[in-house]
Amino acid sequence: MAITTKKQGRPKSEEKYHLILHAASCLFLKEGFANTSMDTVAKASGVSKQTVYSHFDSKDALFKAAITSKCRSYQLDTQQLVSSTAHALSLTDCLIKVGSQFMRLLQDPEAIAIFRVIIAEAVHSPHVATLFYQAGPEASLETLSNVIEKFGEGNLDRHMAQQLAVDYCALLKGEFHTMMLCGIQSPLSDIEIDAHVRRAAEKILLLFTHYSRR
Amino acid sequence: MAITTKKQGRPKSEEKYHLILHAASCLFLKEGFANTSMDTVAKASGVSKQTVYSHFDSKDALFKAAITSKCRSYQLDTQQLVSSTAHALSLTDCLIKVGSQFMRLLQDPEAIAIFRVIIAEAVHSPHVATLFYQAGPEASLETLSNVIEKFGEGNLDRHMAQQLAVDYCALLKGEFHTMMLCGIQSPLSDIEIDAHVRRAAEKILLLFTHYSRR
DNA sequence: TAAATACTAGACCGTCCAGTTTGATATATC
DNA sequence: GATATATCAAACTGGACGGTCTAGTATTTA
Repeated sequence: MAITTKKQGRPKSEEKYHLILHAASCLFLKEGFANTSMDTVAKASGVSKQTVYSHFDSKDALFKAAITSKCRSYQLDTQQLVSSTAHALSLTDCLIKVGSQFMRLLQDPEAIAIFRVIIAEAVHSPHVATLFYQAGPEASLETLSNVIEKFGEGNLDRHMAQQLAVDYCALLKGEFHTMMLCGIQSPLSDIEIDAHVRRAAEKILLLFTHYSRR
Repeated sequence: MAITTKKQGRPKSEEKYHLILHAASCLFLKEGFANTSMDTVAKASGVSKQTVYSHFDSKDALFKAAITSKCRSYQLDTQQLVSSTAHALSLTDCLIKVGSQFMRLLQDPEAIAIFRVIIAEAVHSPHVATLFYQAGPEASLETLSNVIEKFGEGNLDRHMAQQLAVDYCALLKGEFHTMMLCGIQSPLSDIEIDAHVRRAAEKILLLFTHYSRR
């Protein structure tokens, strides 16, 4: 049996696979899991229902695949941003830059939608929730804490840097995130974001200097 | 027509009303809106389905009533606690006391369940979400900011006190709340809570002194 | 007692939906 | 060309569920 045993018969269309996945992602995010039917997914992807089932075993499997792919698409942003900006900036400027990006992510309707769906299905699909958290929030925190540690120049241990990263994110979130999830808060303008980020950065700097001297 | 016109015929049983409401609350919180059927509610409250419909017009109406009543039951805690403790305590002790209470609320499985349901249905029932937010988070923040303002003794304006209250809650939440909602974090022990609260209080005090002098 | 309403138990209706089946057509390998 | 698989369209199955209806019983006021 050779290594490259091509399966006999007509191969599954990769294009259709992605069409289905994309349509499913959009629908799950817009309507939630329960309010999205397999018939709708089929129709939205321009494919027969049977084809959907030939690519994905069940509605559950499709949901997992859809959310997983969405998570992957969010992972990149922070990393490339941070590594490309951390060259010649002061800590303040760096915090402000990362903070603005973070706030914009928090306000992004799609990110909010993912959060909603994940939380709604967290009990039913703990694996998906874990996956989402690691690909999203955890990854962002990781890169942010690396930046902070670097600026600490040895006076700030790894643990303390992580703590400050969490604190910074927490201050940025404030009540906004909860309110957004509850559908109470409308997105902030760029000016409001900027003001908010500056205040938060100022506070973190205060903590930073306090905990790094000694 | 007299003011007290007793309606003719057998009156609706208040007891059954509450039985239904209680059963519905439990089911909605445990299973979510979509996974709770009216038949199940009827069975769980030991009442016929028709009786459920005689007390509540629709599943939606029942949901709203159930969540609303749950909200009311959460509103009291913080207020009485704060007003009874704020007498002879230092700001630090006061923050620690309120913070501990707050953390315990954040970890409470039922509170998490309410949050989950609210967020899941936020798009579909914005009114319920608003109601929940006002009765829950907003009310807590209000009392906390009153306490902080009092300790500021004039050197801290109302707005700044509110800001600090939000910041304190944010620091306490950190990543815990999100992780709990995602079902990733198991509740902290009392010792861990205490340590966490002390760290957060320390940071807020730092901010408090910095922003209140001048 | 009579009229009015609540309540029960269960049947019933219409709808929605996950997943299957069927039969025909298309596309790949051998 | 033969075989195997994908795809389509549409019908179908089985079950869940929101909500209504019925017919009989219980409880209240007038």
